[in-house]
Amino acid sequence: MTIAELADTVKLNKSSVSRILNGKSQGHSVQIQRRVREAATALGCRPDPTARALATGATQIIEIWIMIQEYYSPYFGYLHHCLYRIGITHGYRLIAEDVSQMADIGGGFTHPSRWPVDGVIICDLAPESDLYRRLTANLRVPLVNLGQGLGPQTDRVLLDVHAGAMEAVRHLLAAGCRRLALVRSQADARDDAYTELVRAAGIKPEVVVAVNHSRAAGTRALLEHARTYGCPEGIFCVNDELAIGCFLALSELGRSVPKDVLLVGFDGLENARLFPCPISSVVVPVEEMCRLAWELLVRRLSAPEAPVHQYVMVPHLEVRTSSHR
Amino acid sequence: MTIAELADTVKLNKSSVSRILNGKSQGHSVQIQRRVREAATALGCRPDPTARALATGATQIIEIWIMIQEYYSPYFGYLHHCLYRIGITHGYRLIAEDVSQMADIGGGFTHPSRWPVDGVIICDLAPESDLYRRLTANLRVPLVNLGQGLGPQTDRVLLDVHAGAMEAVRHLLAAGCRRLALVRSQADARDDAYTELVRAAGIKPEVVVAVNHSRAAGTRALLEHARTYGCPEGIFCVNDELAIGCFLALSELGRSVPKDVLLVGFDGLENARLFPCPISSVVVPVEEMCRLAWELLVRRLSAPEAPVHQYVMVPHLEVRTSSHR
DNA sequence: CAAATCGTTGAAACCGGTTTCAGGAACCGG
DNA sequence: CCGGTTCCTGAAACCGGTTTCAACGATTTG
Repeated sequence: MTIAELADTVKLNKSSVSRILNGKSQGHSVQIQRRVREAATALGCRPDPTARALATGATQIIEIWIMIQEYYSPYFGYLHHCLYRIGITHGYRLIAEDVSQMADIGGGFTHPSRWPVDGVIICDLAPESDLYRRLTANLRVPLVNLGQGLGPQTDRVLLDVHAGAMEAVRHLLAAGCRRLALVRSQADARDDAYTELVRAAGIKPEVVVAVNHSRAAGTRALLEHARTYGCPEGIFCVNDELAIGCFLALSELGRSVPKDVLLVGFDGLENARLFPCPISSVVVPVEEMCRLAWELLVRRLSAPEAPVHQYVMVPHLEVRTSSHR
Repeated sequence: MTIAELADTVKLNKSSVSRILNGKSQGHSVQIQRRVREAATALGCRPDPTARALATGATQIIEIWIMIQEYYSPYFGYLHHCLYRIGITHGYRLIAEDVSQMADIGGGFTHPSRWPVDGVIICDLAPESDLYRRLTANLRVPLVNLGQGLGPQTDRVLLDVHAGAMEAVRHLLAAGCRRLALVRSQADARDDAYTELVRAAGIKPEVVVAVNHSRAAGTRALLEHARTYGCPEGIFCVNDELAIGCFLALSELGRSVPKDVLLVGFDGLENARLFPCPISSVVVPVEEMCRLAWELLVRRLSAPEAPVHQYVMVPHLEVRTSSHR
């Protein structure tokens, strides 16, 4: 049932009905307004979102941009879900676009937003990367950066991974680790925190590089590292999956956690907490970050010229069995 | 740049340009057609999808319906990604809707497709469930069932989990297991396969029920089961995460895989294959299933009255270390 | 009581495409 | 050579909303 048909049955004009349903009516009596609303629900009249989109220029759809590597990770699943739930409360739907694909569709560079969307939430894509620049170059809609990484002045919910890493490494040092490794794939601010603290403690940095952030990559990388250099006494992983992977590698190596080796992860997801040996983790307030990201985006959509806003979230270490002596 | 503006610059009518760009032109010379296309790319003219959606009634968006429990699972991440990639090649975008939410938004029953979409792919939602019936009751767009479960006659890519389970259980029996447990959350056709074969072998069925399909649930369920009944010699889990959870539980219990206990999972994802002790798994051809689901949907969209089509996919056991003696 | 002001409502334009329809040109047959 | 058919093109209607604008009625003021 269209708005025009509804207007016929309530003996009003199409435009009046539109105004009433959108709460923009100035002059209709409360009784009439109620009558229209009731007729609308009774007759199942739901204004066509497509037509509205054409008229208003807003699709009520936003995109989240994500790299394929993260696609299957529990962290991204949780993030996606949080953003989805909160988006609904704001009246938006979510489309997840894999921005690692952009380069190879149809031979040339294809932009994810060849479709009309109202805004973009960019998830954990380094703003200083070339890909980021290309993707955001001709973007005509508001964007919010969610995650870590510095870069251009945009609305942003920044995760202070440096602070989280400091806390984790300090904890391991305080527990008496004399050899302390960092496990990561790409370098970020956590490297700096780790290196700084470890050097200050008179310990030589050991960086274990995994091919990606998956559990299997963690296992493989640590096994290989241990074969050459022997096994560290403390291990800080930049996410929980890597940490679990390291735990498995340590089992292979016959090392016990936490007796022989202390282990700390990053993200604070269920997977780590519910592991048979609960794994200490720097807990990221994912849900609150998503809430803030949506707030920023919605505010920007209603006030395009408002000053840029940034939130900084500090994750905190939660000590569990894997690093408790 | 709109189609009308492009029409002005090439001295043609708006409708002619529309026809040419859509390949529906009958009478224009090849030169003219090429000139229009070249002008379109040169001027960056991309017809507004919103306007097209209003005119044609097709949004080029389809939904996938998924239950929240599966949202963070590697299986769903992979499924989502496959569907996304293939969808792009057909010119569609994907919106993932969590259908477990439907009941509690706004107090009453809310339908996921209050937004206009062209079709739905329903992922692993039991067609005989009440939720399924409610969700599909007034659906006005084509749907494709992807996964297991019998039900109404719809286009469907059916996974024959029964056959997969038979293969797995036969394998464990042939290896000489005298006690053989099934680990699952909700019952499905795999129960029947398991029970049938185990009974035929003169073994008493042992069903271990986990609260969901997660790894942690698998660990907890098996530990609890073992405490009461002791540890089985063979374990068949209905997905890989549960299997990995069981592996961890067995480590806790001091049982070695595959020396003391044989372990088989289901799904065939990387997680199982790349586990330190590679876990045997019934491999599901996810990518091909996604391809077929899209084919069915696209065909149905172009021929709404075509006869219903069903594909049956049979997964096959891949024996790895965890069940190899 | 008439004129000016204010405010509400409905008619119409608009968003940007697609598709119908009718008119004109080309082509065919008588 | 003329009438009828076919084919192609552009004008206009349409999809279903939102928003502008002008007219009309009510209210207030001189």
